Amino acid sequence: MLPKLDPLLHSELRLAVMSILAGVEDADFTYLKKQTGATSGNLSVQIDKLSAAGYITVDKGFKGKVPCTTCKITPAGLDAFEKYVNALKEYISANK
Amino acid sequence: MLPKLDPLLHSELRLAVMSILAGVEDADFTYLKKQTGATSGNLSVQIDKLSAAGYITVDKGFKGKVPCTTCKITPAGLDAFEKYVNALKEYISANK
DNA sequence: TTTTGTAGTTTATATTATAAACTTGTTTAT
DNA sequence: ATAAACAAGTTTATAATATAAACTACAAAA
Repeated sequence: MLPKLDPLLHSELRLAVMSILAGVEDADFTYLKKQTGATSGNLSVQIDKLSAAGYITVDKGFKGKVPCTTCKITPAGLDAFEKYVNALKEYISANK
Repeated sequence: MLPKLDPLLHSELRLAVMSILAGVEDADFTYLKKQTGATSGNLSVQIDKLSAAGYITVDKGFKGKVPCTTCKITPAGLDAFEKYVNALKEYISANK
């Protein structure tokens, strides 16, 4: 039977965020917003969820005087991402 | 920027159904239920949506005296599925 | 002929995603 | 100095979605 997909990752925006973070050392809120095209509100909520799950760490600091939120994928997050990708592959390659 | 994912296909159960239908000539409700492990109600609703979108055809007939609902992917459905798979690949291979 | 089982549908509820409105502080123009 | 516009988010409200529970209709078995 097809594997269950991690519901935390099976979300367009959260997956996009994780996909980006999987490829870089870290990324700040503004960068993620530009790359994903998401609204601030949506991005803020989804980052919270990924953070609460321990998939990313969120570091609130300042770049000069301007607040700057930096996100970084955790080992657990990378692991979950890889598992999700493998599960997904079973879905999209199930056709004969 | 990452492509938009077809929201109709970005659903675990609908994707599972499409994935199965992409590999067979057709499949009946019961078969899909067993393969996906979904409840009847959920499956019924999701099949309706895929059908309303023109991604599958639903044929209500009888196998002997027992009602039997047969689903079949349409060319449009197959096309959408392939587009979705390609879009998804951009997400899951975006890491360096 | 009551009970159990099959094949679904409809309706209600819980969860999730998204957008709109708000907060806090900063820079720019007056 | 002060108002206006802007940046970086957060909170709250609403819309969409998924899921489960309850129901219908019929068939087969006891």
